[in-house]
Amino acid sequence: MMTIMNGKNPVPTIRAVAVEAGVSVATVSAVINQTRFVSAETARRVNEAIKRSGYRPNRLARGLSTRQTKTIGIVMPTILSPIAPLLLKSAADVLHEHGFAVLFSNTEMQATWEEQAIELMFDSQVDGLLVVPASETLDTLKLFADAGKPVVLLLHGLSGVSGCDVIRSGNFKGSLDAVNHLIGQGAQRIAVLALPLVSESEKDRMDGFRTGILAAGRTLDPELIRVGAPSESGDSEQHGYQETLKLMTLQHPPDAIFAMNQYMAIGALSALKELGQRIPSDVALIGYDDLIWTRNLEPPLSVVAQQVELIGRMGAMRLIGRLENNDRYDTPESVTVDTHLIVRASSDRAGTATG
Amino acid sequence: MMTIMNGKNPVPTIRAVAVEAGVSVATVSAVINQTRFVSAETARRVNEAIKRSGYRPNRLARGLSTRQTKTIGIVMPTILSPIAPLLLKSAADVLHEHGFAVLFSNTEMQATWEEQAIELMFDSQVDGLLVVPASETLDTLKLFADAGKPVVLLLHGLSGVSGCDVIRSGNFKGSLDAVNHLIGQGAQRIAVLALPLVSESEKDRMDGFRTGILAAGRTLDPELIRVGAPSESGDSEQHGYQETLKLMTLQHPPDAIFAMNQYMAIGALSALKELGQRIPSDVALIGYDDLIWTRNLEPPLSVVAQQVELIGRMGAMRLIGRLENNDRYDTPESVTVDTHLIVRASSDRAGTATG
DNA sequence: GAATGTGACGTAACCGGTTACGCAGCGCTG
DNA sequence: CAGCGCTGCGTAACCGGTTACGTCACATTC
Repeated sequence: MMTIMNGKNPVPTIRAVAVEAGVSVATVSAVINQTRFVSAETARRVNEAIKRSGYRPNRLARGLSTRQTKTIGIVMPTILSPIAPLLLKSAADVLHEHGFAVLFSNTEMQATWEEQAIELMFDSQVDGLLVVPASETLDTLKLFADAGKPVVLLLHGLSGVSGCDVIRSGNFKGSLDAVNHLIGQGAQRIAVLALPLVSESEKDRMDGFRTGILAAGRTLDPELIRVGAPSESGDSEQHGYQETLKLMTLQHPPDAIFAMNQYMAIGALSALKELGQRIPSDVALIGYDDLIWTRNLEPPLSVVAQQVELIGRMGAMRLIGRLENNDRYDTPESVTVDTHLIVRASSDRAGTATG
Repeated sequence: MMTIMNGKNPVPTIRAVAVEAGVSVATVSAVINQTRFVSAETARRVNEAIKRSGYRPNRLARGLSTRQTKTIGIVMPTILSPIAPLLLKSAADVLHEHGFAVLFSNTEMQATWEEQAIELMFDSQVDGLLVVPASETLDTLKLFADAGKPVVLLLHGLSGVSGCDVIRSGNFKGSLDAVNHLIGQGAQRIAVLALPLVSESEKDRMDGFRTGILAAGRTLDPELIRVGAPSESGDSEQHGYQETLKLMTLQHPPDAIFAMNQYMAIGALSALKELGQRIPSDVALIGYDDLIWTRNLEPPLSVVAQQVELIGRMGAMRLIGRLENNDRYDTPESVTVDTHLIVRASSDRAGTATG
């Protein structure tokens, strides 16, 4: 049974340990960090003193004097997005393996908050930063640039900001693949439930869609392009539902729908079922991001799957690379991680998908 | 266009600002922290110097001398659980509002990792700790107890550890409500897809189930109690599926199934459909935790919903209360947050649920 | 045996803040 | 006008580590 002691005997410092072991602080520091040779006997005494006193080095003090904290900051617009937890986990795992602590900030899509979070990270002297940008630009990143500290952007880049690595998701090709697949399934009129074009990701998805349509020698019908609510608004599903209802009452309704996020896909699904449309024979449906439950829908949903885990790991690795190799003066690198098209029953008119 | 400067002119310190403004460091510190009176004119000069130099106080240095970092640690067994992101978000939001930074650690259910994470938080001098325990006990929390730093446990307590506040989830009553509801719907043989009894939560859920059955004057049929895989194993859904298949081939199969996590509920759903069972008329089904997509299943799933967001907020508030009121010597408090039973079509034989 | 080298460790400055204490100048009182 | 208190601010110690530099004892060399 453990009870609160009110900190009777204060936390031991390195000086206390030095006294205990009858050596100097330099020696204690040396045995802890293996930073210079210490005789076996002395080392033994020091280690014993450490054990006895329960001494634990203060990371603040260490960080202050070494100017590195072994801490990196992760800034995300919202942890409630379906892919955010995996992104956070995969990055955090890699960082943990390499001995880094994680300062986390969930900025709830607020631009000022996002800037504040980055300032907070800077003030906390993090060694580097992992950011999933929500705003179009982030002036505060200049703090890191000036300090020569590495920043890696995840999922998409940021206009007006160079000097950061970017691990992008292949949204352009993802959308393109989706369109081509639908065309391959015989779709004649493909509608899209798009997202407001705030970040590079949404623009890329839209560009991919356009390119796919035009490359097939078709024209873009404005009626078939519907802009919904962002995933984080909570209205996304409702929008998908409403827009789908409208789409299906057009004079020439679509025979395929590409939803650029999962919530809108669900909304569309509800609407189509309610209208008695058969999926995929009347209307084929494809969504974005492969979540656990997409294959449990009726019918299982085809999706464009981002390799979220890989992106998280790569971002963390890149950051650690910059830190450890000190190659922070290189030109920044940009990587694009491909998406995968996962075909399930919702878009598979041949009925060959394995689900 | 921003480029890396390699930190040419070093980050300004408080001393540099003091020189700039022609005052002492004490005065600069005073105007920043409003800690003593400074004449308007002097304050103006200081603020100008701060602005000009782009000075930002170093949180490490501040933390070192004040012994508080305005940082709190959050330790979770896995951010990939369906309720973890909301728990993290709600706690982090409250902390952010009160000016705290968040050190985050995802321990992947590993006991040693969990202890390490807590040590890391301690070494980082966090002011307090928010923990969702995975292990049965956590010796490392003694570090915080000895230092007089508050710790709040989330979702469930920890055996052998007193001195921490606990914000519990009302799992006992949650299960009890579920059972009573199923009985009220006329269920005669209620099966349970249970979880390994590792933490208090699972034990409470199981106890609630037992109590409900016995209170109705029935007996517990061991055949109807199936222990599945933990949510985090990734096999949970598969287990739910398999165990449901087995359940339905019993001589006396159940007419209701209570799944103690959402994944098993989905597995059960798949199995029941595959067997051509009608839900809820042949078999009623109820799950745990109200996720976004539970109502998009066929049929929409009844669930026991934990008030995850409330638990997160309360935990953070409690921690901040301890910190700000300095009432850390109180006896620890334990709160239990009720669950809500959400009845949807999967268990509603009267067909009155609103979905 | 003096000079030089080397192995093992100690001293004290430093990182960048906060703050206890001190001090000068002024107005006021008796 | 000596003495007192108050106002506004500076000096330097301190938080707990790291590390450049110094020192001492002993071995080696010629």
